[in-house]
Amino acid sequence: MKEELKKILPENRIDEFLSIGRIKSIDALDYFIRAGEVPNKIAFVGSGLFRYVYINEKGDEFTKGIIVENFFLSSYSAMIMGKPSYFSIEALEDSQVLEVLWTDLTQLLDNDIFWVKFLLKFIEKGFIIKEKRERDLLLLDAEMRYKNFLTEFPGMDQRIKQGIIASYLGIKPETLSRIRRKIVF
Amino acid sequence: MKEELKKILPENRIDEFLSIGRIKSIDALDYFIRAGEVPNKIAFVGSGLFRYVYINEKGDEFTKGIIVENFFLSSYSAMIMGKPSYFSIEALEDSQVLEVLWTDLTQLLDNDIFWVKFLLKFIEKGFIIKEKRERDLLLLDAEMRYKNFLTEFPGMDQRIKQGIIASYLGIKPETLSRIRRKIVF
DNA sequence: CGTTCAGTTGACTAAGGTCAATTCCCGTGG
DNA sequence: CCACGGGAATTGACCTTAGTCAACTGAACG
Repeated sequence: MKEELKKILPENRIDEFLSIGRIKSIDALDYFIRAGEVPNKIAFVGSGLFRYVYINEKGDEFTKGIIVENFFLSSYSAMIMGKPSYFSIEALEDSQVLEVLWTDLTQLLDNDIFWVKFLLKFIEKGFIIKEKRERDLLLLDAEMRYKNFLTEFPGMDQRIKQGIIASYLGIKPETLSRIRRKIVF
Repeated sequence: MKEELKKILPENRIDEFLSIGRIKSIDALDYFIRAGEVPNKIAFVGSGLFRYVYINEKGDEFTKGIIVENFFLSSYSAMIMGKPSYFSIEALEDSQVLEVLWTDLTQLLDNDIFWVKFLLKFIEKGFIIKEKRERDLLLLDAEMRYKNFLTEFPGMDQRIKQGIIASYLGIKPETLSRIRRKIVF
């Protein structure tokens, strides 16, 4: 895990971060956070693949985010507001994460401006991703969103089932299938 | 402006914030930020009303956000990345803002954990709003989004033209008109 | 009174959804 | 090595929602 953390932290901060975390394995199809529960932890993904997923009353799934290696997992807004999460976080592959309790992380935040800035950077990144996604959903049609997805997540169309990609694009699997056929020819 | 700032800052921090800002008037239909320019400032809205607006190649407008009194205006992600803004920030009413240059704000951030936490809170709030909006766009149809809008921005359907509300909902004015007729009867 | 611009309405179109029937792919057991 | 079982993907026929375009209404203002 130390190697992966080097990608997001300076050397002299890694042990501090490791000391408040625990390394966990999460099997494919297991959940890190379940919708309806109040989240109290985040995790750094060392290896594997996750998705954020809403399920509405009718049972339809909507994949709202895809998280790959070296990114953080969290239902952040629910966690800081102390409210139940709207979505679940599901492993799409067998994964290794460094899990950190929110109470332990806030301890670091109280004392040290470094960690506040560190957190700020990640929330900014999340904000930027959300902004891009909002723009895509408002401005682009399904076909453009799919092409966008392919360039933004290269290779992921091999790692992720089409039904899940479709739900990420906000369309039905049948529609994605038709779009793919159209693009190929 | 001091009165308004009391809503977001403790007494003993207000003068510090005022000292790096300038009070400005912005007339209705004028811009605070223009799409294509690299933003170098944010503003706190003392009075008035603004919108964030994309315009695509075809000239269609998409209102991506509505900002009311006591909130901040910024094209934040473009500003921190030093890139051109995708969207403009347009006054919908004659407004008063406290404008703050990003370079001046970052000075505060370097020295004082209070201001980093203060900024973090605002980015968190922006993140939460974006997350809600993404959920709405993915999960809800146009009619539900409109009802949602009415409860989320009470009274705003009087202050904002229908065409702009439609573009915020991601639909055409004609469609909004039909939805309204349907809801009334 | 006319002009202007937002909003409404109607007729038609297009994008994407729905449902049901295959087909494809891949792992498992014989 | 082959057969088959099951989930994923594809395809077709039809439906629903929202978009498009054009005509019309209505209020606001000089």
